[in-house]
Amino acid sequence: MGVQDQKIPQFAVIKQYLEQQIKTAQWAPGRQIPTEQSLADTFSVSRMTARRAVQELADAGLLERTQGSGTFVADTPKKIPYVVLKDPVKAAKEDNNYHHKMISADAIQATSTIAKLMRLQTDTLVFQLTLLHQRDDNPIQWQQIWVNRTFAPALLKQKLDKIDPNDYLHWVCPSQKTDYQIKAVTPSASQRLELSLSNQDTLSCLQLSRREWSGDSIFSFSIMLHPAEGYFLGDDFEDIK
Amino acid sequence: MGVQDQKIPQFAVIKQYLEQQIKTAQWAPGRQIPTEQSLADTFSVSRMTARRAVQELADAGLLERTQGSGTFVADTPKKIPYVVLKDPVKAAKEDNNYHHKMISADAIQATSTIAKLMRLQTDTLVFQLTLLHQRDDNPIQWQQIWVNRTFAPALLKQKLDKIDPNDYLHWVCPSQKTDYQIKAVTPSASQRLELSLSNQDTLSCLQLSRREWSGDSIFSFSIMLHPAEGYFLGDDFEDIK
DNA sequence: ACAAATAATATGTATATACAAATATGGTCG
DNA sequence: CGACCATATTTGTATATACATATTATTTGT
Repeated sequence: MGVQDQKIPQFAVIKQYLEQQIKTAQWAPGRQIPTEQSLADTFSVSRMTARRAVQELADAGLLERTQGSGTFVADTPKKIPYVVLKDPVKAAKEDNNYHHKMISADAIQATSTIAKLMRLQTDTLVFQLTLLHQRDDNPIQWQQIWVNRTFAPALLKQKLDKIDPNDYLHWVCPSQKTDYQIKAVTPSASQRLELSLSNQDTLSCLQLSRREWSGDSIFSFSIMLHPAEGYFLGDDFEDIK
Repeated sequence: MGVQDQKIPQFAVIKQYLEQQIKTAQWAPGRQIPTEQSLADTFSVSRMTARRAVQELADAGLLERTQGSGTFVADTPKKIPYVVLKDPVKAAKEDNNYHHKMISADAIQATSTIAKLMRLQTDTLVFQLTLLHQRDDNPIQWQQIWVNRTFAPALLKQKLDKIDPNDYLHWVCPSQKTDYQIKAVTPSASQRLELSLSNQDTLSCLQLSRREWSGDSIFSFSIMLHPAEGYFLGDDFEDIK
């Protein structure tokens, strides 16, 4: 048999041609590309086959089509910079050297700040848990979490020393949306103590705030503190300095 | 005319039906869905029309198809958490109250750390610029940037007091890829001075490290420091505490 | 009973055709 | 010139058909 045994469909050939014209900038954004019929003629295929090539590239965002007018090279969308969040707690759990220590677990009246963030009435009763996530008995994350009682009424009845409250929470109420905020903070004295940061250590921590949504309601709000030197977010290029 | 004047295409009706079955979990992941012919029969359309509905949902990732076997509900992919990075410098520029101050601009031999991060030989000559981005004369970002000379040989000949070196750089060499790293750091004495942080102020800064790529080469590496209280990343829910 | 050949089933590619709907074009009339 | 109308162009939807190709089920031969 031939060297190239793969049968390349005709629509793929046309697609490849169009893609090449666009990506090498032979065709500038905004430029009209040949019509379906024109492509069909030059490649000796039916209109429907040419159409498929064009349509798939339009679906992929490389082309824009308007009925009656034509097909045009799409403007290259400006890429929005983002970083993927690593979860050091999850990583520790997967490596089977995870422990956590409950520091406190109470039902309290929501402060105005917490109420606003969780979109509740002030003084609503919420659960407030403070815990320390550890890897090999070394602290990796200090967390304070507030939970809307209606979503997990039995939370405080669980064996929170055995099971991570986060895990229990996600079991009774999977989050449909999550939003984050990140800032650098100087940990308080008690936080430094719980994270076992000595005074020689860095006084900076990376603080993640997280809200978890179920539909239009927020069922948990967390503040998570990481000792700075041991934690960073983003792509894993070699560490700095 | 009728209440609902929009003509809904038949493929869209089928698509909607399938989507509903999947999203309401009537059909569990892994389950085989009716064949094209079967759908065509029940909806009284041609196979090609039914096919379009199925195909578009497969393209969207809700279904998985294998020739000869059938079409199956796809596993719901685990969503990866990420945060979008805001650019306070860009925002200030758009508000027309941006200034910057060059602190230094030299050609130096790359240290081993910088060389490794930029994938260059140690001692390669690189440009090293230090500058302060300001909004209404208030510092919003301290930046140190190292630039591969081959991508912008005339960089130091520019009027860097007038034009942001970053802008010049992106003009002569648009970045095709960018990766980031984020951590919390305690700024050095000189950094505190340049950011005009008094000793009462926070000792924590959010540090972004950024590498910009052109093809397989890194043409710039930056360390960007933000005074913590005035800067955060992620979704804009009301600020904390 | 097991392996190989065969058939049935389901998706994948391709065509020719028809008409619908939105847009662009060109010309006529006032 | 500008408003309006008819026409051409181009994409959008839909069908019927044919055959290719991958998988699964069934039958056949030994």
